[in-house]
Amino acid sequence: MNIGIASEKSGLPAKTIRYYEDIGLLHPARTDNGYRDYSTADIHRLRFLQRSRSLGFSVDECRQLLSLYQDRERDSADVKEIAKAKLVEIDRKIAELVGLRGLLHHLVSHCHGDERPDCPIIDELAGQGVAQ
Amino acid sequence: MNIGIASEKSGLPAKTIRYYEDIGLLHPARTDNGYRDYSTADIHRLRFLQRSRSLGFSVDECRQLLSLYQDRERDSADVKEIAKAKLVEIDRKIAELVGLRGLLHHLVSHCHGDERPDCPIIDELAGQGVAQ
DNA sequence: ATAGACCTTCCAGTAGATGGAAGGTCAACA
DNA sequence: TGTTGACCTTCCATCTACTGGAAGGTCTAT
Repeated sequence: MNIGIASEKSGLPAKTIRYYEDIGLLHPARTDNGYRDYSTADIHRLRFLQRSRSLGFSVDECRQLLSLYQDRERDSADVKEIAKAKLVEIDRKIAELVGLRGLLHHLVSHCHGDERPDCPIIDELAGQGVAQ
Repeated sequence: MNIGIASEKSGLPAKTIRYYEDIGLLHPARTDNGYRDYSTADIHRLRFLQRSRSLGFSVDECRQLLSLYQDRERDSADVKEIAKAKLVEIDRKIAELVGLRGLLHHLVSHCHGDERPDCPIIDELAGQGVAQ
């Protein structure tokens, strides 16, 4: 299977698939003409990567998950640990963004947004604002 | 004022301050010995940068905000536009993370997390799960 | 005089791709 | 058979926003 087809089937751009090979996440065969030749197992790996990346796992975490995925003897506890750590991280990110959103929303709603130069957003950024 | 003091006053690492100069965000004076010499106006710019970066604005957005900040004739509408766009972006990011969180939480809570190899998290990543 | 804290420049590396150039290959159509 | 166009290859550069480190100059205190 050529890389174009692998790209279609996995939902990953060809560039990304080559990149994943570069960093050792998979090792597709080659045909006589030098083209990469993807097996269905390769496609599974690629789809696995696409899903776990889109779930917010880093490439290195994906590497771990992938090796757990391949390992029929693994403990589900190992997988759960990684996923739980990621969950904590996501919660932290959400809280941070919600805080940001609150401040920014406050600023936007207090800026009259017309042709006058005075602006509470700039005041805040300059450290002159009320919201701290 | 030397860079160490500027760093303390702005809350930005010296490395970052030099980097901001490299990319043209400020142009501090130099003393005879070649050391950077920060004015209080420079410190204001740096604090402005620190605040707007921590509010989630990109360096390029900071550049725009900074020029609006310097421009006594600016329309507050211009500033509000940038802030509103950022707000939309933050909302989008939050929604995405909340979605992720839901799926991951579901998976974690359904994984028994023991020494057995079967694991719904891996199943999902492999495309065998119920949650899609 | 010298130690240690500062400062300088420059180069490389991080994550996770993405864009583009230069060139090889393949399938179809006239 | 020739040639067009889609596909593939490698390699190198670029992006964001820094960060780390080496090699070396300067300043201050003792």
